[in-house]
Amino acid sequence: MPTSNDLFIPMPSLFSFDECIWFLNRNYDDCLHRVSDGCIVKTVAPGGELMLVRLTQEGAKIRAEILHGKNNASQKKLLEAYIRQWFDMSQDLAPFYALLKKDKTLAYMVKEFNGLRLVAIADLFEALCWSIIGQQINLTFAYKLKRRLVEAYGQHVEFEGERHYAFPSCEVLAEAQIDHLRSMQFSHRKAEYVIGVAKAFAAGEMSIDLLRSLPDMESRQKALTAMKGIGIWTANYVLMKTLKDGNSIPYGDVGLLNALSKHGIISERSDTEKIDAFFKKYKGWESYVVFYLWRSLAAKV
DNA sequence: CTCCAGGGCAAAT
DNA sequence: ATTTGCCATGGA
Repeated sequence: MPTSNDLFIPMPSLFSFDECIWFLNRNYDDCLHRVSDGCIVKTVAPGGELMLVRLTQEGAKIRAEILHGKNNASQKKLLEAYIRQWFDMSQDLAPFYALLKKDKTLAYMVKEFNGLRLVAIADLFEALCWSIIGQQINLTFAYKLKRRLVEAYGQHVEFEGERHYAFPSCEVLAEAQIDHLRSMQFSHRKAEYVIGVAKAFAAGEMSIDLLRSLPDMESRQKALTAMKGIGIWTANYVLMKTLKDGNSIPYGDVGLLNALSKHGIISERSDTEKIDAFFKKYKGWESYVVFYLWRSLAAKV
């Protein structure tokens, strides 16, 4: 009997595949996945094995087709775990929605963004590089920089005449030259930071397991910010996007402040008291409120 | 032309 | 301890 290339993952309650797709699509040109009517194609590397998968929704399940790569049972198991983490499928959103409903200003989000999950960047190294690239520049330009980096250093899978890229490994980027990144319009600093972080990963000085082994959020933040180019914003961003720490807040984030002021929660960007008071209402769900606030900044397509 | 983008660092107060 | 100048570029 031939092995099937399909994997079906049942969707949890309060889950919307369309909302997750919407987030991945937004208005930006992301080189690490393609979205076209209800379908996502992306390279992934669960367990270090490069694959190309296509995700669609079929009834109450997500169908993952393996377009390239191993399709044996153990690899499928890794792929399923990857997808469940990617879309935060193991989380029960009911408690979060209960908190939102108590908040007059944000209660509309339960209906408006129903089933939106905190979409992850599964790989810590990629998440760190991406946040360094995105620091202080507009996202359109940030995605351009990422594309140049990925197409220069990343592996790709060819499928139906198109190249699907994976984010470069730390070993490859550790050998990259600053001048080369400069020619891609990275600033000198950003080039240094990305290569420096790559070297730390390649040398085994930083890894997701290392972070997970640390007892609390503070020590994780400390370990991350010890690297050049990683400040508190970036540390919190990756703790939220990769480690799925429920209570990490990217303080000072421009988008967050804009969303808070747009909802009339703060009037001054420096009003830390009001910000603290706001997040107090969302203990344990701080990351999710931030994610939903970011979501609220973009018009629904 | 000016200002600001999903900040962080190092030098100067 | 807190503030300031700088980075690189594109879009509003």
